[in-house]
Amino acid sequence: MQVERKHRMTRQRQVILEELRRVKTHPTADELYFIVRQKLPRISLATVYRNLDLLYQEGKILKLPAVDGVMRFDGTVTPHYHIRCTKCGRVSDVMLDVDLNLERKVARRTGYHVTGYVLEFEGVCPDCAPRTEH
Amino acid sequence: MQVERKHRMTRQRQVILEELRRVKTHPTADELYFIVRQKLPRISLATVYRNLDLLYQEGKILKLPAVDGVMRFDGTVTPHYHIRCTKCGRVSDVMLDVDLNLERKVARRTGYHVTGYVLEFEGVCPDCAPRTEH
DNA sequence: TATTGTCCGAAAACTATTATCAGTATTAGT
DNA sequence: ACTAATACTGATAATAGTTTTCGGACAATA
Repeated sequence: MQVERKHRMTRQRQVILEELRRVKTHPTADELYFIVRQKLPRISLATVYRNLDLLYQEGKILKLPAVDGVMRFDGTVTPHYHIRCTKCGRVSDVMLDVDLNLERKVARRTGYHVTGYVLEFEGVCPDCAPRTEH
Repeated sequence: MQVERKHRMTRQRQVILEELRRVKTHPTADELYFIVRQKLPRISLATVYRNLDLLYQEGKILKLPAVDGVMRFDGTVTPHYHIRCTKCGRVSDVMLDVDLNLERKVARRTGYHVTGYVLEFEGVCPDCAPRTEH
């Protein structure tokens, strides 16, 4: 059985959560590190990683699947999808309630016990889209 | 403008492609490295990485999104989905023709030029599933 | 079969993330 | 408030996966 751990509300954890909730981007640990350092200049990158993982365990933030190899974090926990720009890597929210309802079909086909799925859109964001004329 | 590169068909590239197509798993670069070394004992891991990337550029193989942090490769390029075991990490094919047809809707919502999506299922594979009784 | 330049193997470099550790600071209990 | 227990921090080292570098090798072309 899992031992109950008691978490403390440190200044670092507090600021990390606040800043992640404030920004509308979906920053990497490193990006958030630079944001948080404006308020806590002495914070360590390891502390950012540690707290992001802990906040994730607590269900207070989301971890986006590292589709391109780097992990991103999201302070909004209400269900929504994401779209990633293949040019600059930025991630935007997609408010769209789609219930795929494919779990049962996939389970039948594969023999797996299906627990969920990762759905992320890809495209080119408005900033990266080339102008119509040169 | 991109300069056209001409690729050579080296023994290494040939074996890498053959072996990737032969196995039904979706190996990581490292796993494929060990497989290929049975035929080419002197091959380098860097060569495996280089060729996998090159074959991907040519559209001869697929790169699976590194959802759990490691890249996996697929020698089957006909469209299909994947399901990943959250316990052991193995990836299986899901033969399922679903046309989500969400691109237009997502484009309207986000302003992105939508080029595609990543859909990958998660679950527990039969081998990792706990027995019904102990 | 000579020339060209892509490709190879070995090793170093790089990037993202996690682990280690001694000292710090939050929390619970007086 | 004061104190004790211990979760947490910053700094740094370690790890894992992948990419780059570089001199020599070899496939393609004429």
